[in-house]
Amino acid sequence: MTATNGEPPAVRQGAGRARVVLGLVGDKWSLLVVCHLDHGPRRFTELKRAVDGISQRMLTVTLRGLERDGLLTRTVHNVMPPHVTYELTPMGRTLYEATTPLLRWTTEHLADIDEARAEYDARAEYDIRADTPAARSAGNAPDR
Amino acid sequence: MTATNGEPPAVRQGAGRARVVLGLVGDKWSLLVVCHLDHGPRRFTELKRAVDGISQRMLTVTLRGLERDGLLTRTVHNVMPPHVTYELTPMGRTLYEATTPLLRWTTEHLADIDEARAEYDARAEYDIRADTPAARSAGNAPDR
DNA sequence: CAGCATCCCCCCGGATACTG
DNA sequence: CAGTATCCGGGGGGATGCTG
Repeated sequence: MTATNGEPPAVRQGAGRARVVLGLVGDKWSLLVVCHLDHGPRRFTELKRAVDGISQRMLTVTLRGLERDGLLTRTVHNVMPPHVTYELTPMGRTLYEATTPLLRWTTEHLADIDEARAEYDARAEYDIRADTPAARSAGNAPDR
Repeated sequence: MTATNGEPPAVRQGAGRARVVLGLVGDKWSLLVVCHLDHGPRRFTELKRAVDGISQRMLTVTLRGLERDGLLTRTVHNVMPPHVTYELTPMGRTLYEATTPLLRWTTEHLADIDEARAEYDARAEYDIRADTPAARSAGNAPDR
């Protein structure tokens, strides 16, 4: 049904997986929470402060989602004062490990990205001012 | 101002990187587009059909963002009919490579996640029906 | 302390129509 | 073919107030 006529199967596989990844940790907070849990179990308010910027509501929602996916466990301790700890499951830990190449990539290329953005923005600014239609349509194709 | 009092530096580093990652590919489409570009340059409508479900608008927006970040190049060919090709930059390709562990992880654990969700949902269903407050507060701590 | 319920705003993103 | 411009609805997510 999906008109993926000429695409090799590997492409669709990658795309499908990407969809799932985003469904898992593509939201605004899940990955952050997982990061903070990698260093051991944490309590609710610990996470609340650590993730910094997250609201109670979103922390709860995020934790529930991750728990539902089997990525972390929620443990209620019946003491006074009562507290709850969250801890990555083995699967959750493997997820974190799978993300580390991406995290490493980010730190390594952060400067490049900033530079690229600055260049792009500067170029866009120039194009607007000079209003050079030639610059957009003419042979700006790279020679390789 | 950010009350990250007790956290070891490594935690904040991970969290900071995670933020950037999400800013880059955390949106709904970027990663999908990058996946489809890994197999060589593609034209606009090729991507439009391949990514399947993406609207013209979002494809344009996504491509612009990726171009701005220096992850792909946009090349206008002045022929009839005119067409434009998009291709990953070297940096874009390294990004894709950095994501592959995550993509692999997904395929490997997809079944586990589905299972965990089904279990969680079943448990939730049961809790609602039986309305067992004890089940939520009592010692349901895992024994490991 | 941990978390649910409610209200509400914003903006992501889809649909449609128009251009070079 | 490859966009841009405009409208607009749904839901992500923040703020606040209340429970066990």
